[in-house]
Amino acid sequence: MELFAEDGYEATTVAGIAGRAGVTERTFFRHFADKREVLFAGEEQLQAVFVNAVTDAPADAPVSGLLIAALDAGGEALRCGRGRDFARVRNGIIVANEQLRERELLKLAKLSHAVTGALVARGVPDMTASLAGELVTLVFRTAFARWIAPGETRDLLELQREGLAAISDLTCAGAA
Amino acid sequence: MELFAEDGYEATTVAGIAGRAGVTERTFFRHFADKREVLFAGEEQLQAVFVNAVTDAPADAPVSGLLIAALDAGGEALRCGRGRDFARVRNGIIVANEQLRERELLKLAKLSHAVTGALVARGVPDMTASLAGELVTLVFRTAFARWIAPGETRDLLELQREGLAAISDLTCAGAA
DNA sequence: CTGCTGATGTCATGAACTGACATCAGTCAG
DNA sequence: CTGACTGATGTCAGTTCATGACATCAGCAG
Repeated sequence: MELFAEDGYEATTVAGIAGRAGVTERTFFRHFADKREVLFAGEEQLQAVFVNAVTDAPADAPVSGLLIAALDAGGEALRCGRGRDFARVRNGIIVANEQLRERELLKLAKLSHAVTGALVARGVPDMTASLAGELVTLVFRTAFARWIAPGETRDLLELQREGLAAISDLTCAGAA
Repeated sequence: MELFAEDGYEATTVAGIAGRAGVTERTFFRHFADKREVLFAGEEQLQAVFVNAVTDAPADAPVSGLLIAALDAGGEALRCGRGRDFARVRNGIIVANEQLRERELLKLAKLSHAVTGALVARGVPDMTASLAGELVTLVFRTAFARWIAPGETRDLLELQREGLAAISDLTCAGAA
């Protein structure tokens, strides 16, 4: 992150990263699948938080309740993680580069897919589960973007609730 | 697409593609930003269809109406495009490779962003526009996936409407 | 001490890109 | 017609990313 912040993502070479870490390039590629992955390693843990929230919810919870449970757990995990400022720096690096944005989108798609899987495992019908899985990451992503906006001080969970409510308004109005 | 279908994406080299096309590798890279892009060139047109539908909608249309207008236009464009079978082949290649899935996600994110921009230009508030933009691609993507599923014969527009209704159910139930 | 295991280094190689410059066909003003 | 200009392509050299094969070395179990 130091090097990326200094010179930008493209300008820093893998050899440079490895050198700064005191290892060889070859060793770098044994720890990270590719150059981008160095910024995304460990995202499986966040995914597990979302999935567990769905899996561990009360047996009689409606789908909408599972959706909220997942969001609450995920939001909570992030809040207790490396903090908002770290997220801001990391995000600044990512949004400055399309390759990194691509990777982030893939990670989010996997998150969505994992949540969908957890819902299906609970017996939620396929299409409903799929849409709910997508909604979870949609709300999370949108709230996260606002959470790290400069000057924003509100809580991530609060922003998530607000986003969910807005979607509700949007689609219910359309249905009516 | 011939080469990708034959040998798989990773196994086919840019030199191979260029050779088959009767040009040099260097020429390939003058037409396509990178190896992946060869499968995604021309997506800006589809994006324009969505955006125009929003821009050209009646001045008094509610946001939910714009959302539907965009989806109808986009779905229509795809139906009249290269056809369902072409989409199936292309999709088979894409889903078989993570790098290609990444690129597809980026394209969809850009679509979403463009729709959001068109909504903002109409005076829709930022957050609403953003969520609506996301919803458009969410519904489109989900419906598209079912559209190209083996054995599926229903119309893309019909599948989109069904998806939108399902989201409505999901979030309105949560609000109630 | 011996042999195994895991992490790392070394080397060679291929494939993906990029910049600088050359070439060549069209075309358009004079 | 000629010569300058333009745009598309080719040539070539070089960088970076990524991977396979093999060597090395520390630590630990028997």
